[in-house]
Amino acid sequence: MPKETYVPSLLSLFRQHGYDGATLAKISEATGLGKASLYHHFPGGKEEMVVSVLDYLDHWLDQNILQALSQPGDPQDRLQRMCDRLGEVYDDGRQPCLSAILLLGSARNVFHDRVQAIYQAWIGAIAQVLVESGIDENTAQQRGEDAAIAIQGSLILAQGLGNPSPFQRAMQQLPQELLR
Amino acid sequence: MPKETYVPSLLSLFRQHGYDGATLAKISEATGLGKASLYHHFPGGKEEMVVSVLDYLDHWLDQNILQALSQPGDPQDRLQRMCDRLGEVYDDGRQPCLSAILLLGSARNVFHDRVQAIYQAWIGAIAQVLVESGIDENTAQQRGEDAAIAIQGSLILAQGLGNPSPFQRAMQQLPQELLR
DNA sequence: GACATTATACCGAACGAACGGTACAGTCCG
DNA sequence: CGGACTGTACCGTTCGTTCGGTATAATGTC
Repeated sequence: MPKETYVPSLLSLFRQHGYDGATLAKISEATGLGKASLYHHFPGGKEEMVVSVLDYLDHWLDQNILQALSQPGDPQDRLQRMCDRLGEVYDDGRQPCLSAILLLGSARNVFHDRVQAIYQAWIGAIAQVLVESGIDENTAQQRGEDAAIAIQGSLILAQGLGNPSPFQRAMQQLPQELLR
Repeated sequence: MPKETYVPSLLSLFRQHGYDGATLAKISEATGLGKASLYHHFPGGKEEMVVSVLDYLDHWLDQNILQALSQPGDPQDRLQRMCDRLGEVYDDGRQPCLSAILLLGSARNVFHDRVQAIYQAWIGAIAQVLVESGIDENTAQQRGEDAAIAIQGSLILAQGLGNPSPFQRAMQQLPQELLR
């Protein structure tokens, strides 16, 4: 099987255990592949596995978030679609965000540039929607950051409280908050 | 020297490298203590070290945040004092939050209860201020959660963008946002 | 069609290094 | 003296990684 087959398993594993916590033993178990086979698909080892996951995430972001935001129509609807998609990936707040995990773990230095690029693209796309609905450039950029803050913060809090409702509430409020 | 002496070094180390990433070798180097000495002060090993740090954080939260919030005076001033204190611990957004790190790493299960208690106490204290300024109980609780979301989210984003300004802006806006 | 070659996918076993942790013989100091 | 503390050497385990090799299927060659 091609290596892309195993990326979803890897994503789920890194989300659950973090970079250091996702040992080759666990990865082997989760993918059903022996350690040696993992090195056939990912010669660069763990690091390449994460890179593959980030590639996958880039693609997902492009196909879901950025696309939902950039298509024509009512700005609030477009933002709402983004929130719907986010609810899916984060399982309504029960699953943590990989980019935050990579940022806070010991792997920070290794993947920081990739994660930064993801955040920038995301915030930029949100800001673009707001600009199109008449908000000035600077405010739009700040609101884009506010959106990222609300999403990441509510995910953290949902994890911390062991209760997904902060995320759900944040997603519910976000579209109108941004266009306020 | 008493073991409390080394807690600040431990805090800084766990913030930098996470739980898994903070190896005994690094801990030994950071504290200037040999392994034997570390195990003399912390017989429970790494786990006890984190517990000590969490005790320290509990105390800090009590002496700084909770105290600043509970003392009499103008609600907005009290919230402003909290934000000032937060700016100090997080070095104006340049340092990550340990509780978030413990939540997202592989140590989640081990320390989740302690972290949960911290968040609950914190949010409760903020809500209390809002209640005292005439906001109804439910809204106050939600706003308390919003505060936690803004803090945690802006810290993540500051890390992700490699730029502390989202945190600084969030801290600047927070007091009036909560009393809006 | 028959045969050699190559590419892809996979695995068992083992590697050295580093891990968290311990045993013990001191050394310091009241 | 006696207890707090520490340096050194070491334990078993697990880490990420690599080696040597097999099975299968596709591809090329005559």
